[in-house]
Amino acid sequence: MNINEKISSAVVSAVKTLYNQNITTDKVQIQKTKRDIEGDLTVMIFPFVKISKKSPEQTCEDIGNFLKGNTDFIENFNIVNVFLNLIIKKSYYIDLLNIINADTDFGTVKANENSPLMMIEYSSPNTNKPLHLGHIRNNLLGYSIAEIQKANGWKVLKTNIVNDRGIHICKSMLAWQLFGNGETPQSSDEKGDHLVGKYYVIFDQKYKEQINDLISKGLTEEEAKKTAPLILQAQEMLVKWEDNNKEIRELWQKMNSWVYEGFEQTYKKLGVDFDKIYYESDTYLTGKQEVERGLEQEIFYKKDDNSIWADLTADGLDEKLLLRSDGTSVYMTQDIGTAKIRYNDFPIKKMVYVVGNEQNYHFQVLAILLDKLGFEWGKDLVHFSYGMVELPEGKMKSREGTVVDADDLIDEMIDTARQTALELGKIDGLSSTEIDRIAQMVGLSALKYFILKVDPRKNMTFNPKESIDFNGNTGPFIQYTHARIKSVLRKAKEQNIDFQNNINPLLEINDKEKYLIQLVWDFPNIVKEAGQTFSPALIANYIYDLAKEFNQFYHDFSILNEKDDYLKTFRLVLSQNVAKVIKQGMGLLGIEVPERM
RNA sequence: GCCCCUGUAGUUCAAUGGAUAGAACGGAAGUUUCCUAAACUUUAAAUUCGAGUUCGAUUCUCGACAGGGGUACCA
Repeated sequence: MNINEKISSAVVSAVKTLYNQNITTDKVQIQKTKRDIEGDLTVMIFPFVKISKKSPEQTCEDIGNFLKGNTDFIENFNIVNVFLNLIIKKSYYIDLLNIINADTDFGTVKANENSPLMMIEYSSPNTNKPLHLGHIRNNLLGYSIAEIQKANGWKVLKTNIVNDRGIHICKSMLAWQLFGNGETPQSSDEKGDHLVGKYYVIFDQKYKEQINDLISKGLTEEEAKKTAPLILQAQEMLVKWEDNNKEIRELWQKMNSWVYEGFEQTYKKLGVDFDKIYYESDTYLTGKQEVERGLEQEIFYKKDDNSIWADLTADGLDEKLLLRSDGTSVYMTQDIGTAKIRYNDFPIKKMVYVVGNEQNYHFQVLAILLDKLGFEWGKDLVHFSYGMVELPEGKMKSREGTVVDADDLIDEMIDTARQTALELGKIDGLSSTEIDRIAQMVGLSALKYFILKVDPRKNMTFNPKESIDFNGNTGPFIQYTHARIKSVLRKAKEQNIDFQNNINPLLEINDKEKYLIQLVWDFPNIVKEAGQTFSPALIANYIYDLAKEFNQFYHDFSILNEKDDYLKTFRLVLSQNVAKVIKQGMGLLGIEVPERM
């Protein structure tokens, strides 16, 4: 039982004894006392004023006295503005530190075979272009959420649905066929996904030329868009693809394999992975079958041109296309199929889709459609929706060439980290492989932390320069703090200081130390809350607070020169536990922390 | 047009309905050269506006205003 729970139940019995009323512990609101007010934890008294039928001040006094008299961990209390500030006995903190110190997996719950299964879908790329900054946010969030849920005792299955078919792929294929001269990743020395992406852009350019040409011949823009030869050819190619045309399928497989090789490299660099990969080309037929079943059962309907639709006006939404008039399937079709297949494959308790907020409507519709089709889990799907990433220069626009490529960005971050380290002269004497390793860790942590520290739901601005700063709320700053602590611990070991023993409970501790212990002690609650709210940001900001506090603490005390052996031991154990929590917390964000840097 | 989301210091981000709205970067002033780095201390600076609910509202409700997204036989 932690200190909050102890206080809560003590308040419950206080209310019972003093006012003869039964309340539950969740009625007791406890928070950390503000730093400039004396006390450690604060109990809100307002909720009890109605029960006590006394003045707020008197109620505070009553409950405070009861707590002090009937528990063994309250030293004293004071009252400010109807807030009951409790002062916890110092020995209690020492006990806490000993408990934390003994627990190597502090803060996490391990899953067992009976734990429920959560499937988390993230990344979900299209195979017609390389990954960009927006995908990076998706991948980082997906991976981090998976780690957080694991730490909360879920069995987690990370999955990726690869959108490997559709009109967009045909555009790249067609452009390559028409304008490509047989170019391959080998012959052009270009990463496969970039090469295929290049032809997607070429398609778009040529298509626009054709549109302008037709407009100049007197067609409206809308007509031109529909009748340009290139788009007609692409549509034809998609029909052939769905008809299993051999030549088209072979080209498709060839180009997709290039892309997969490229993606694999990017994922590896980012440090994300998957337990099970689904391909849209394997699931869209199931989706089509479901749509046809829906049509037979008159859940959906057919228009004159043979296209199939769902009427959602009764749910306050629009009509939604499910199959095109030429019989080919759309995004929604495959998502229905994929969902069904997944629930057949695994005993899923919770299905989470990490997909950008521009898809909010899509997932709202998906849940309704699955529900209408009779899947009882349809309405349980969770769309973890996140905001877009912008740059200091403004929005990313593919047309204007301001899209930030994922590979370029990662390389740039690592380069900057290397250069910064060189300038500071801190990696003198390290081998080049060590330098590479550290540059990679620091560069990636800058990127990852900067993105994950922001509330996922909000749009954000990514500033590469600011992210890699070694001060402030950044990944490198936290890594630096960790490395510094490790350095002190190494030196302690060199001096043969044994700091693993239990700390003397009679030791006096000061406010800064107390505050640090409180912060460390909070870690399990933070992990739990982050799991409930799917918020890596919560963990990120917490670790930063801890690192910042620790740096100030570090500045005030010369730990290794401490004369008092008890105090030295205590401070080393405290440092060690701060490092432990930083490492675990950063692990939940998918960020490595170096032993030295 | 209709639907959804977001509005917090100069900037980037915080704040289970709680106390004087916190940090960081940048700005200003000062101290310092320290076990891992220009660090530390002090300081100026914000809840878009208007109602409502509440003992108490950045937070909940309604209405303006602003920004973003969706509303495609694109994914």
